[in-house]
Amino acid sequence: MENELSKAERTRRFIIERTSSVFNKKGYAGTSMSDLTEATGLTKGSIYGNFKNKEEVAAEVFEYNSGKVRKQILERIARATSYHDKLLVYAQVYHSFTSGEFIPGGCPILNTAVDADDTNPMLKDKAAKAVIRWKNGIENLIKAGIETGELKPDINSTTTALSMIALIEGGIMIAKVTDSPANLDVVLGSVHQLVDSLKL
Amino acid sequence: MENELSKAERTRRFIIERTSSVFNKKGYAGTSMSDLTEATGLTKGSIYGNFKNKEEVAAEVFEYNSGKVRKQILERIARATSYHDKLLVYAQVYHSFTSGEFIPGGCPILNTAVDADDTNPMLKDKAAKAVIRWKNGIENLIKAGIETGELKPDINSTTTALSMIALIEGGIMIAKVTDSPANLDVVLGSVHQLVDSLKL
DNA sequence: AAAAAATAATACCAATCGGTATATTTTTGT
DNA sequence: ACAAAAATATACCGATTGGTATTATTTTTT
Repeated sequence: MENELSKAERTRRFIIERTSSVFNKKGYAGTSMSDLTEATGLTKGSIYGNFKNKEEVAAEVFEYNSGKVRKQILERIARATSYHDKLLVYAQVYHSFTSGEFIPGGCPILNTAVDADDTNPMLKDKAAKAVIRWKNGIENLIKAGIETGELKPDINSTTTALSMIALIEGGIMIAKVTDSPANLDVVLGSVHQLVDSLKL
Repeated sequence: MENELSKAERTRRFIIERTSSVFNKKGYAGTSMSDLTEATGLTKGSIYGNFKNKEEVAAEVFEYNSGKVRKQILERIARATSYHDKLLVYAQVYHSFTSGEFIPGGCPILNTAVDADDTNPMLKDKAAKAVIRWKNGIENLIKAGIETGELKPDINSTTTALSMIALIEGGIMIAKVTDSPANLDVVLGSVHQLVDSLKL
């Protein structure tokens, strides 16, 4: 076979892609194996031939979904020139979240964190690591911006990072539950304002 | 019987109280009827004698949990003298949320919103109404504070209300998933700062 | 205290749950 | 092209799911 990926690896990715929105919408407990067979058109035997169990699919689906968001953010940050604009990327990327076009079901970090924090330690850990990585990413941008003299030197990077994340995730929750994307825009406006206030 | 409550009504409340933490921790799909019989010590027949189905229990449990938070907040707001202090109540009440002592499983609004927004329209609607009521409450406090001349007249009450809620809910999510109450404190510090900035 | 009414327990239902052993088909290296 | 290996489908497993009809037990009313 001329293909670089083995059949198994291709099916694995196929299963992850096809079930990514199901898990993100219904959560771990709410997603059944028959949901997975329906979404993929494959049989249970085939899925269990490629994954140890439902939990392993959910784990890889989380990595897939959160990775998708992460890549989008990193790309846009790389393109932005100033640190101010790099920090603004977060407000921009999450703007498209309520429509459900980018990631159906909303932010995978929020969904997995709330879904798993009292029930599934493995998924909880993955969500926690994603939050911490996100926090570190923002902190590093702020610190770099301070060093270049672009941002105010007395900024508390941890407070700013956590507040930005909280605003975004809380805003997504509000907008989704009230069916009002405008509510997210309002909150993202606050993120914008917060980032602006960091400028020297 | 000298009791003001009928037996049925007392059992209903008993079931709601005993299962309130289960639903808040495991979510609607993740909570089974056997979870309810275990938590109450009652049999399935008894629970179905008092409730139409699992959904009705979940609905009343949400009202019970969110009502508990709401009462606590309203009480403290009533005791606070200035509008500034009234607005600060939100940051104070949610301070105790990560420990899980007040409401086991965290904020019922956040949990239900994320759990139900793609799966259960009835619970989603209840969560949405709770968010909107909360938003209106903050907006009214701000407007009243502006009228008395205590707060800045040019405040956007909607933006402020939504940002406060987003910060709090996002902060709870972060703190719970990272097992770090300190992370919530940091975000609630931002809420405090936001409220302070409203003062004339 | 007895009768009527309401409540709770028992026993059951079909359907679905996550998961597996085995048979069949498809891919792969030669 | 072919045999070995890998991947998928079929058929099944016991356990559990939400829910109900019926029986037994309490409450409540008279």
